[in-house]
Amino acid sequence: MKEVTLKQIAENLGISITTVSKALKDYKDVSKATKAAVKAEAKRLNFTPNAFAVNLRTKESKTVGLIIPEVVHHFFSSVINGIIDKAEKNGYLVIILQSNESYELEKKQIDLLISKRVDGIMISMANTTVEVDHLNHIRDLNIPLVMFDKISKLVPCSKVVINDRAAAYSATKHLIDSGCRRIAHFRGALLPQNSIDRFLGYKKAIEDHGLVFDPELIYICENVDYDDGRSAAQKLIKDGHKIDGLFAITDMAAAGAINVFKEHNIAVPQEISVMGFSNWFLSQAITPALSTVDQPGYEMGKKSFKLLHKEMRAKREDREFLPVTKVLETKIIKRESTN
Amino acid sequence: MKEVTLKQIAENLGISITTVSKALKDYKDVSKATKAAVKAEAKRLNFTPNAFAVNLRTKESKTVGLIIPEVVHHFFSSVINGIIDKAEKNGYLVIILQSNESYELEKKQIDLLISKRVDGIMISMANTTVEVDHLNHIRDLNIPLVMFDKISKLVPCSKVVINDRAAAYSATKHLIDSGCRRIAHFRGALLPQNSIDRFLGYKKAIEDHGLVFDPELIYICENVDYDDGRSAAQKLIKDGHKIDGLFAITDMAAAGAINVFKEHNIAVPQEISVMGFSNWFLSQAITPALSTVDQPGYEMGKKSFKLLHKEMRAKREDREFLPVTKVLETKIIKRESTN
DNA sequence: TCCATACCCGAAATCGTTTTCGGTATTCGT
DNA sequence: ACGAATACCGAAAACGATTTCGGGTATGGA
Repeated sequence: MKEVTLKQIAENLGISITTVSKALKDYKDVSKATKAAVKAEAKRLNFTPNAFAVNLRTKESKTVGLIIPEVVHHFFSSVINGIIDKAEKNGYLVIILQSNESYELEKKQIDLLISKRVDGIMISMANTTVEVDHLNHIRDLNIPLVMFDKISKLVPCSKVVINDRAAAYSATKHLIDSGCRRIAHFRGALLPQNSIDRFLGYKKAIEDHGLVFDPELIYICENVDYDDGRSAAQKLIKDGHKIDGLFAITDMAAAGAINVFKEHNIAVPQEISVMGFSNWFLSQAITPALSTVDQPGYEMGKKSFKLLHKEMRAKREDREFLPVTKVLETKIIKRESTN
Repeated sequence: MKEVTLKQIAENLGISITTVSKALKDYKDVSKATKAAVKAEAKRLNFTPNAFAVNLRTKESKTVGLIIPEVVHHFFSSVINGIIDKAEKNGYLVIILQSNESYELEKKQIDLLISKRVDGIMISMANTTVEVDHLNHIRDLNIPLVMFDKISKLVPCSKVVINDRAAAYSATKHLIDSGCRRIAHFRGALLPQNSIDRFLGYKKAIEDHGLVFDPELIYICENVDYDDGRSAAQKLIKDGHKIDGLFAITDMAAAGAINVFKEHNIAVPQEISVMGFSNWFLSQAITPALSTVDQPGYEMGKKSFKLLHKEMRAKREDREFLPVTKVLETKIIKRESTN
């Protein structure tokens, strides 16, 4: 059960290690005959080059790192999917790490990836991350870096995002266009940029269309999940606000709200129209099916790796690379929860 | 922007590479003074050992591979979560690859992981995989292997599963206990073992409780998703079968069926009770909330890595390791779709 | 004074591959 | 038949860390 190495093959064939190596890589200074013999023997012994040795020499690991807040999340798992697909096609492996929305862990994970000498890193920031020194450190080490979804303007690197503000604007506009005049918003926590942006998009749409922005109609869903949606909706009803539209920051929160409305015999969309955000598969399964904003996770993953790949290639060939920011299109998916 | 190596530190301090290496690893034949100096310098220069060089010597990569059919799947992403958490705590990194339910790809991915010299492999088989030579090959190379969820009895390795048959039995029994007498089953494709097992569990429960098994009440949901659930339910209604219970192979299929029932003004659970399987977050968000079987993905992930870790340790210490099979508990979650 | 015993340190081999650089042997042109 | 071009091969030096095996110095005891 010995490892099979170049040396092994060389001895079997009575030639040098050098020649074996070159034969396998189709160097032109090896005769056809030797090449054939080497390749045959390599196949026979089931030779696979020792990746460590190769990496040690070439300084390339053909491995990239990915850090996301959490894996169990429809959006992020779509992103992962896109990244893995694209990476694999280009001969790269993906190491996935979670930050669990923790700044400290995020730092640790980055160090881990660096110590593993990954060829590049893709990251979506944790909500609690405010400092970005650890990210700039990646750049300092000249390691290609791409940020997606949750990014920071303070890090000069390639980015792939959606325009949260514009998307939220469209979503709100869709509610207004369908006749809503008093629209509540369930927003996320105060810090995360996308939470802020979606709120701002909502606000701007309200103001642009001659409606009044009422801070009382803004409720915070800390974890943007189903239960948060329920609580917010209950509070909204208890507060006695009469609304005819709701824009929730996620589909889960929207689903929670809809269920509370049902419990109070409030018809959706007849009395209240509801918009979600993300287009998780959940949104088509609930009743009424949820109108929402499609957030292209798979595309984002693909695009992120593409940019990273470009940068890694540039680095290898010692070319200059200028970071680019790619804004992906979102689109309104109209289902039954809006008119 | 030079890489900082042991050599670098050695030169700066005017000592040998050997001593630096030993100082960093707290060998006892290095004086306290030198150790301190070395560590200080290492920290100052931000030294991280070159993983490739280390691996090349030690033959350990501290990396494990994970192959699953698809990432975008609530169950599998839970498993991933469990694995990553546990792996990280033990200093291991996880490389995730998808088989996309394809046998060919699965083989390719395994070769990839082997060539990367991962310390161990965890896998949930693709539906289309029938041959298991590629899996036994892993064993032949003496690489620790753990199979979970979708396993093969033909591979002698550790396994983590749930008892699909028993779980399906309980689910069906739950329907029977709540008064159902004519229960349909939406099953998965014919090949996958879990599809077979759940069907058998359903059948046995029917027969054990004095009901008659009617093959006409079995419908196949090839992709076990929402749309499949809808189609099957539509066909069921068109076929004119009068049923009072339905056990669907997944929550998604159950959700699809429920929506079709709603469209036909069939009350759930008053006229038809519905059981799903898996307890995805979807199941609490639909109306009526779905009764289902909780499938402990996170636990399965944790347990899988645990077993792998045990086997890797045994290998390192050259101890014997006997494969074990761990069957995880499932439990019935009663919500509103059953009485 | 001499030897034994700690106590520190370093030279060198090793892991498996890549790549440079030079050395034969063969072929070709004239 | 002779010099030059061509084809083919291999020795050896990397890459960066780990580890074995000794060797040197100081200290202690006799």
